[in-house]
Amino acid sequence: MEDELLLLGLLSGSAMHGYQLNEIIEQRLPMLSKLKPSTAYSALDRLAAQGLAEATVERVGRRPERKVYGLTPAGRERFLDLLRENLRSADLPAYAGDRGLLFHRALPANEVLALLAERREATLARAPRLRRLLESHPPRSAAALVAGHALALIDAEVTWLDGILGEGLDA
Amino acid sequence: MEDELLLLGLLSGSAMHGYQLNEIIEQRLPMLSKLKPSTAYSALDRLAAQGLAEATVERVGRRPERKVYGLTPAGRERFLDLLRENLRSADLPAYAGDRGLLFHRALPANEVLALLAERREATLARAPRLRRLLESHPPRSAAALVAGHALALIDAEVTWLDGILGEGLDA
DNA sequence: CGATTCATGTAACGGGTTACATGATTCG
DNA sequence: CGAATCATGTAACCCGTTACATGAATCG
Repeated sequence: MEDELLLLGLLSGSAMHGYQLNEIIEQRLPMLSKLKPSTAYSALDRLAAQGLAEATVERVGRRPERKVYGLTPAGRERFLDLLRENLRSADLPAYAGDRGLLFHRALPANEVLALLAERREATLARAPRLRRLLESHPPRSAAALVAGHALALIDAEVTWLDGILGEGLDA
Repeated sequence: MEDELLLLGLLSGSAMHGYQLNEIIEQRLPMLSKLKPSTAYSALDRLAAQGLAEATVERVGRRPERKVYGLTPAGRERFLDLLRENLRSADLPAYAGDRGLLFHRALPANEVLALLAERREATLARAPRLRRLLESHPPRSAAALVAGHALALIDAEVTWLDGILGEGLDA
């Protein structure tokens, strides 16, 4: 499961029901996951089926019933294993953004440059949000680390794009 | 399909049969795709079913029959669309390496640092290959661009890791 | 002759996507 | 009362992975 670490990590912080999880992902972590609500529900089912999480049905006031999922000991172990693996190897060079460059000759050079200029703007546009995030959190907090890391990569991407855009493609 | 651009791009260069495709991916593009042989065969089937590629059965000498896939006009269009999209937006900040950082507090700081040090070594270890690739190809060739791009990101990653490793996590 | 290379597939499973379905409660 | 919010799911489809199956030709 692509988002297993994310789900287990969130549940390891505090038990949650699906709706809550979906709010967090949608509102606070849109850049880290594209998990859709219905996918999240079935993912929680699966975690429960695998014995990594357990649900308790809860009813607060007269609101609809909800299933609060907490990690089992096996879930906590699995979470730590995935976390270690993720910290250990980032698999950065495999990321998909490189693929198109392989075939850029299929388009006229000026179109490629125009597209890369768009990429530059789109990439740069993400920076201010992250910078605000970075400044609004204590220096070594998890949020600050994530934001700082993303900013470092964004900066490298933009710098690289500037190089290409400055020198052209047919040198 | 995750690797659709890659397959269409390779076929747009020259028609190929599955075995050939698999050799190229395995030998020359292992960092850009993890497509497995049997997956490649079914992917080619799918492309053909969608009218993006067409197979001609061929027999050379007494070797086994093989299906040579070439792009149809629709396939060529689809390739260019995907290529444009890929060049236009790299989606870099979504890459999975960030996820673990969110939860680093779940592990003792010294273990996190040890894991990030491993990540640093692993990341750095990819650089020499890419640097050789970069130097053995003409400056603006597709291979050089891909290698240069990957190196820029690797460099940023290592620099960022050095920052964390130098300052520690509990500042 | 036995191992390797050439060449292609099938079957079963896992898991993500989308669209759709359901229904209670609260707010204006 | 109608709309938005809270809350969960199902069904169908697509696609990637793994393990397994097949068989001819060439090489040593």
